Formats: sequence, C-alpha cells, structure tokens
Amino acid sequence: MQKALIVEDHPIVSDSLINLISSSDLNIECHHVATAHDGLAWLNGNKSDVILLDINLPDMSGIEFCAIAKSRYAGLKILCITSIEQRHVVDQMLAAGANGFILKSSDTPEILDAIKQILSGNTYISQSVADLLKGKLTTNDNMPLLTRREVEVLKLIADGLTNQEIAEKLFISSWTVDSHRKNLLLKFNAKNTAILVKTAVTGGIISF
Amino acid sequence: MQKALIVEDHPIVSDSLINLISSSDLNIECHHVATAHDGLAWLNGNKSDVILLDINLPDMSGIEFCAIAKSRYAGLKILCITSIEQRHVVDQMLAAGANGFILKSSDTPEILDAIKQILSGNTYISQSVADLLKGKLTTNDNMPLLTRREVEVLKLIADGLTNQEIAEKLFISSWTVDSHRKNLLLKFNAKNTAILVKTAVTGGIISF
DNA sequence: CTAATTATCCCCGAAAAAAGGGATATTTTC
DNA sequence: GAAAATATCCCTTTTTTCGGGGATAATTAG
Repeated sequence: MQKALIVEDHPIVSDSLINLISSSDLNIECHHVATAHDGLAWLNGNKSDVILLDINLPDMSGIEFCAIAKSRYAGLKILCITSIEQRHVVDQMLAAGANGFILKSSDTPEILDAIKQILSGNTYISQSVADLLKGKLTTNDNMPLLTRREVEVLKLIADGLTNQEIAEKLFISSWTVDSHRKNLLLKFNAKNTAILVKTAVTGGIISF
Repeated sequence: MQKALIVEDHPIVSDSLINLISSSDLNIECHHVATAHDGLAWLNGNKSDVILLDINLPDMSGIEFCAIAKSRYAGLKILCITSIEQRHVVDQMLAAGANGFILKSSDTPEILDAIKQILSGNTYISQSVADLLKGKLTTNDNMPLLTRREVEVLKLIADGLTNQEIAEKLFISSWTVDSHRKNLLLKFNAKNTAILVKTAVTGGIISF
C-alpha cells in the first residue's frame, strides 16, 4: 500500500482525484489537505510516496511548496496538477523538483497514467505541457524570448518607473534603458507601453 | 426528469459534477460540453432546465455565454461555478442574468443545494461570494470602483490606443479621454500608464 | 576562434502623456 | 427637488515616450 497526499484547495477537484484513485487498480491510500501549511505539517510525521499538488494554494505558491517538500524528503515524488498553462510556471515548477506535470484539462485516464509513471521513477509530462516546453505553443503563448536584462527592465517599467529612474536603479545610462525599452516594444510588436505591459502581464511574464 | 447542461472545459471538474448529480437525490440528466460554442449549439435543439457554467472557457467568456443563453431561453437557469473570486466578475455575471454563483472551492453538498435552489426559482449565492458582494473582501481586492466609461477607456488604453484614437472610437473629444485617464491614474493611485495597466490586469479588470 | 547575441552608450525630433489648472451639462442618487 | 456623481470639454507647460537612426564592449554559442 502506497500513500498519496493531495494538496488542493478545491474540494470538487480533490474529491474527484480521491474517487479516481480509489476506483483504479492503483493500491494507493489518499490523504487530503487544502493548504500548503497543512500539507507540510502532515508530511512531518507521515510517510508519503507521492504528492498531487495544485499550484494555486491559498497560503503559499505550489512552487514554494514543491521546493520545500523536495528539500526535506528526497524520495518523495511530486505531480503538479494545475489549470495554468503558461510556460514560466512549468519551468519554475520543474526547477523546484517536480516529477511530473499535467493539466486539469487532461483526461482522467491520463492522470492515473501520470501517477504510475512517476511512482516508477519516471518523469511524466503531459503532451500539452511538453508542447509548451518545446515552444510549439498550441494555445495562447506567443510570448517573445527575452534576455535577463530585458525582463528586468520590463518589470520596472510595469512598476511605473521612468527610464531615468530605471537607469538609476540599475546603475546604467538612461540611453541604455531606452534601448531595452525599444527592443521590448519590437519583440512584443507593441505600439506603446500600455499594450506592452498588458501583453506581458496576461502572458505571465510579469506576475505581481 | 429535468435536464442540466454542463459547460466546462476541465474534464476533472465536469466528471466530478456529473458524478455528484447522478449519485444525488436529484432527478437530473446531464449533458456535457467543453466549449461555449458547443453549448450554444446543443441548446439550439435541446431543452435544458439548468446550466452549470464555468467562467473560463476556451472560446468565449462565461459572461458572454450567460448573456447570450439568457436572451435566447428565458426560463433557463444558470449556475456559475468558478474559481475566480473577484468582485467584478460576480457583478458582471449577475448582470448577465446568472441565477446563482458558487465557487469551485465550495463544498460538494453546497453545489447540490445551489442547484436545488435555483431550480425552484431562487437565486443562490454562496456565502463566500456574498461576502465579496458585501465588500468584506476576504482575499485580495483593493481595486477602485470605476464607472462604465472609465472601464471602457481603460480597456482601450491597455489595448495600446492613444487619447486621440480613443476619442475617435468613442466619438468624444480627446480632452475628455484625457480627463478619464487622469481620473484613472488618480483612482488607481498610479504614477503612469504602465503601472495603471499592470494593476488593472492583475486586478482582473482587464481580461484579454 | 569566430559569429551572433547581448548589453551598453549616444543623438534628434515628433508625438504623447502627466501635472496643473479650469468649466459645464447630464445623470443618478438621496 | 437638491446634491452628488459622472461625462463632457478646454488650456499650458513639462516630462516622458517613440521612431529613426547609430556605435562599441562583453558575452555566449557554434
């Protein structure tokens, strides 16, 4: 008997997952918590083989939770289940040590398959997520590839700083900031700052 | 036997809903579609008593879908099920004629209760949503209250239009647009367009 | 090592936005 | 009906952005 911990704040989803697993051929016992805090508390005293993890938790980002859990319990497998289909989240999640990644929009059999795969030591990435990583971008992702500096400048622009202010903050000339700004407008094919920021935010490049 | 249409693009959620309803004491037959387009097509030829509607659909906003469905089929009841817990969405949804509103984070019994309530002609609003409407704002909502015109102008600003272009589009003077812009900056306490747009997008006032 | 990319710096002129004033008509709300 | 909110229009000055150039170090990738 293996054990799974479901960290998910939407009962409708967690109920479905528990039902799915218990009625499958997997011999897994599920425990369910709704917050990252409760999840970490439960791990501290209970052995788990796999965590089914929602990215949007009320008290902590799934990315943080994943990083913490992985650093404490080496053998633990983490399968992320989310509805966010944006590249940067997948990147960060995998960097945090996630073993698998599926979307809520995945078929239910795919979820069971993913659990089997990661329990046997593989990394499971659903096709739609794999497409994202390969840059095939099946859905809404035509975000340009930015350099580190450009992202940095973009965030400061979105925070309302002027070229001059950004220049002072980054210890560079305002001419340089202007160059980056122009490149950003070019890469995003944006007419002005307003639509540049909007595109960047909706595209997930700027979070909060 | 009454009929329900589930409009929801996440199989994990729709499966759970179907399961929930069929194993309840409600005598309801469920039909499931994943897109707004399919939903409208099905309604055009099949009687439905109630729609369980997700707000985030791939091809259309749930708000639009709600407005269209309500205008075509007067007796139809619509229960919105979403994870978005922001005030403006609730407002728009109710304005579009929704009969009920619950969150995905609602307990499963609450969902059945909501269906019963709206089928018997009541409007059901879950406690957490009611709290939002009362302005208690349990989570993150410090968005200023905007007028219709301000929202209109804000969206066009975020789309990259200049004051002059907005003026032409709305058949008003560019001075007027400038006034609205100033009020927006004031209400959002924003230094410039960049942070104004960012705040509006992350706050959910501008969708896509 | 070479080529490409990235980061840096520079100039100019036109366009737009921001900050600062106003004012008046029309709705909506009380 | 009166008060408040909303939408409209107007002007000036300063700041900032945008479009169009250009150029040179420092990395990075092949």
